[in-house]
Amino acid sequence: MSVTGTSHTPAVDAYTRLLRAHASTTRCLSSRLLADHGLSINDYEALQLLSQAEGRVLKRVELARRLVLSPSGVTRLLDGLEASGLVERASCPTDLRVTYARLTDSGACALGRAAGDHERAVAALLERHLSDDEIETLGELLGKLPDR
Amino acid sequence: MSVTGTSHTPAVDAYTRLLRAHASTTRCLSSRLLADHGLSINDYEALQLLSQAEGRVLKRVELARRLVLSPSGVTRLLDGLEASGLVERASCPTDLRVTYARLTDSGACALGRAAGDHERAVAALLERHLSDDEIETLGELLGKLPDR
DNA sequence: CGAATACTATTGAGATCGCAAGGAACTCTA
DNA sequence: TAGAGTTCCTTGCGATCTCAATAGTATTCG
Repeated sequence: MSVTGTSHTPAVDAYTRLLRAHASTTRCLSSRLLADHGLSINDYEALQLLSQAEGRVLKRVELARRLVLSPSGVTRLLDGLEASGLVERASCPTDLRVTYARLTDSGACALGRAAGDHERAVAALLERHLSDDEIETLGELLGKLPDR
Repeated sequence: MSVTGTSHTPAVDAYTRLLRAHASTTRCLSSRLLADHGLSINDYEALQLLSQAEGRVLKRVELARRLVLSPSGVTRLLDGLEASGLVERASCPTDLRVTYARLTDSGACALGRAAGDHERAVAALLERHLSDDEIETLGELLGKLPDR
């Protein structure tokens, strides 16, 4: 083992860079989204997933799976969104265990207001460092990693 | 905008996948590292950075920069590592503001014990989903994103 | 020199998350 | 149909992180 310099395997190196890239991009984007629209990254992602779902409704379990969040994480995330009136609960007639999260009109408006700014910020950040082709490739590779 | 299906730009899509990939890989690797060696991911990364530094010493500010962590985050991270005896403080003779974090022998041993398991886990996880070439490419692309 | 500015580090407060535990509801099977 | 096992959701707890404020030290420059 050399005194200085990285003696990493490609996989370890890639993972370390994933950690750094996540931390730096999220710090940058999160602060803007929160300051300008009062939404955390996960708030935004949840609203986004709901807005694309059939009937703007999703089971809480499904939301947890897609956000890679624990059950308690979803409960607390939705607590906040419900308190803000952006999401409402709905019960399932055929299975009393499940609760749905439904995007309200107010939530759809909030998402609409935030989406433009946020998507521009994301694109600007990535495009400052990567070419269009590289962004495409990055997305494909990251998409192959486990979702749950 | 279609009722269903993703209508994302490549950049937004890549960023969303970065969020998911980070969440799922970190959840998996973090629980193992913590259970087997009592270290969080950031604990491990900090020890790793120190072990590769000249004299196994790094300014706290430098550690914050490399870990993409806030100043207070570094203070509390090192609080824990100091309490465990894995890292010790050292003062700077030429600048009384700065404090160094130095890896102790005990810290080097702890890192040595954890490194094999953790690196194998990282490699196994990535290799389950990506080819060697893809891992290489992923590392290169992520490395181009901002470090701070 | 001395005031203004910048840098380093810590602390308190608040937000977020996971794990473990527990209750309620569903499914399977004998 | 009764019990066992599973699934869904919530809550208490602890860990971790950021932001804002604070204090001490360095540096810059008129």
